[in-house]
Amino acid sequence: MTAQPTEAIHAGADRFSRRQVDKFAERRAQLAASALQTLSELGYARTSLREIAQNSEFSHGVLHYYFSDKNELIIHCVRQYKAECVTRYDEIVASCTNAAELAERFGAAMAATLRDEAHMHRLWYDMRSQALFEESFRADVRELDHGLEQMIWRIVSRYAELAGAVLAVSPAVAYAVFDGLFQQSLLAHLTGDTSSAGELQRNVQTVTAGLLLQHDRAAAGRTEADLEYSARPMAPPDSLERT
Amino acid sequence: MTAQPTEAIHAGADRFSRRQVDKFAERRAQLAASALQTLSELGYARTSLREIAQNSEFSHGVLHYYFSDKNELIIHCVRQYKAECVTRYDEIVASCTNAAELAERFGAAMAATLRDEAHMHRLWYDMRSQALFEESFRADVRELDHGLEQMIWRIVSRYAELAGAVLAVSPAVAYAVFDGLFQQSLLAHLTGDTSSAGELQRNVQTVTAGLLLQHDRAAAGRTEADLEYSARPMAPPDSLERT
DNA sequence: GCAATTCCTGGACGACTGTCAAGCTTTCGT
DNA sequence: ACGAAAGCTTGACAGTCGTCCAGGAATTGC
Repeated sequence: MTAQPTEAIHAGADRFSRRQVDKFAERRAQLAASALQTLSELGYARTSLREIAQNSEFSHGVLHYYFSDKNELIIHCVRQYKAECVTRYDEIVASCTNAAELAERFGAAMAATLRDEAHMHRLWYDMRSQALFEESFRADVRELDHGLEQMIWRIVSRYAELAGAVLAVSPAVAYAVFDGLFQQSLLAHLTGDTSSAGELQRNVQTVTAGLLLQHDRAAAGRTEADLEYSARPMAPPDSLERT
Repeated sequence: MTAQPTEAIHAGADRFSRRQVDKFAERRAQLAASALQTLSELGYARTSLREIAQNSEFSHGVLHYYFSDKNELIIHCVRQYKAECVTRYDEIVASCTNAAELAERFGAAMAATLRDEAHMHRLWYDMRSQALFEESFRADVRELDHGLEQMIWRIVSRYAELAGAVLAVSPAVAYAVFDGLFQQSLLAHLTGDTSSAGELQRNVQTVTAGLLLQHDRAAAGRTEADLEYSARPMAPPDSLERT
């Protein structure tokens, strides 16, 4: 019996622990993948460590060998998944040459995500709700949310640039709006509404265009406090590293 | 020992069961209030029936006397709470006389809700996430969502009417947008961001104005498929009855 | 090929869960 | 006031949970 490997390896930076770290991280990723599968199927409240282990090729005891407790496992899982998500739309941003094309491909990509990854995204929303209660989740969830916000901002600011216009909303608002749209569509989609993805695509296009600042915006709701948000260039998708 | 009261009373419409029904429903509401308190504090995943009972003046056994199981209790709770929510903004709609005032009071009311009822609303988002997994929650959650959508639509359609303009989005999109805004602000607020409520108020005002159809909307994103949504009168807040 | 280390299994633990039923107390109709 | 019904408490039940641990299996360094 030795000290907890989790501690042991993180502690010593021995010259020959390099390979061990690799193997260790590899198996962690493997177990996290199994956990993601289970979590996306059952949700946070109904997922047990034994269930996760049964969806892997290991026994339940091993989970405490690679993760200190259940929370660490789950946080690692969501982080692992969202690390892919935040770059999903960057290819579109890079390759589009006019605003209309960008809006259309953006909408199409969100609709495709809704169709293909509904289960994973419901897990994300589940985790974010948990963060509203569980203090220990908040920091990570907010960090991931911020990554998604930046992703959305790369899209809409590029859109404004291509349209030769200025955005009327902040990055936070832009993200909140598309997130709300997606979430509603997700619930409808999982309820069996097959037209949900199509509607999402159309709505994303419409709303994207609506984010641009209009010169003659209805005088009714205008105040001088309204800001214009320049389409400042934003760093590429690197900013989701472990803190 | 008799048959389950739940069944017995619902079944027979006896002439002298009237008072009993009243008392029965009254205690159900009382227990549901205790349950709401606990749920909003701990969240769905961590709330047990014993914990709920401890937050009431009864013992845990009584819960199965008034509710057939845990799910029925929880659904009853959320329904009871949201029944109040869907009328929260109607006074504003009724009393405002110009668009700018309506937008401002709408934003202020949402900010007040964020400050005063953050815990209850995080429960609502928790339940909605559960509905993404638990089939038995979906029907009720979608019904409540629909009630909220109508509430939002009453506001924005009245806003458009007062502004003498036409709305550019469907009821579903309008709701999704404000819901997304609120949810982001809620997470920030619970993290300790004290400026969150103020920002929400400002953002709600801005976005509300942005929902109106602009005549010169940027040509880039426009397709002939875009619709105009008339500010049709909508029924007052009665439509949340038990199905 | 041996010993040491790492990896993994499977069982055991105490705590907690939803559910239920036996029986006590209170309320109510007559 | 008395008996029946309703309302409520208490304890028990069969599971499940996260966690931990003793020890077998596999791998590694030499």
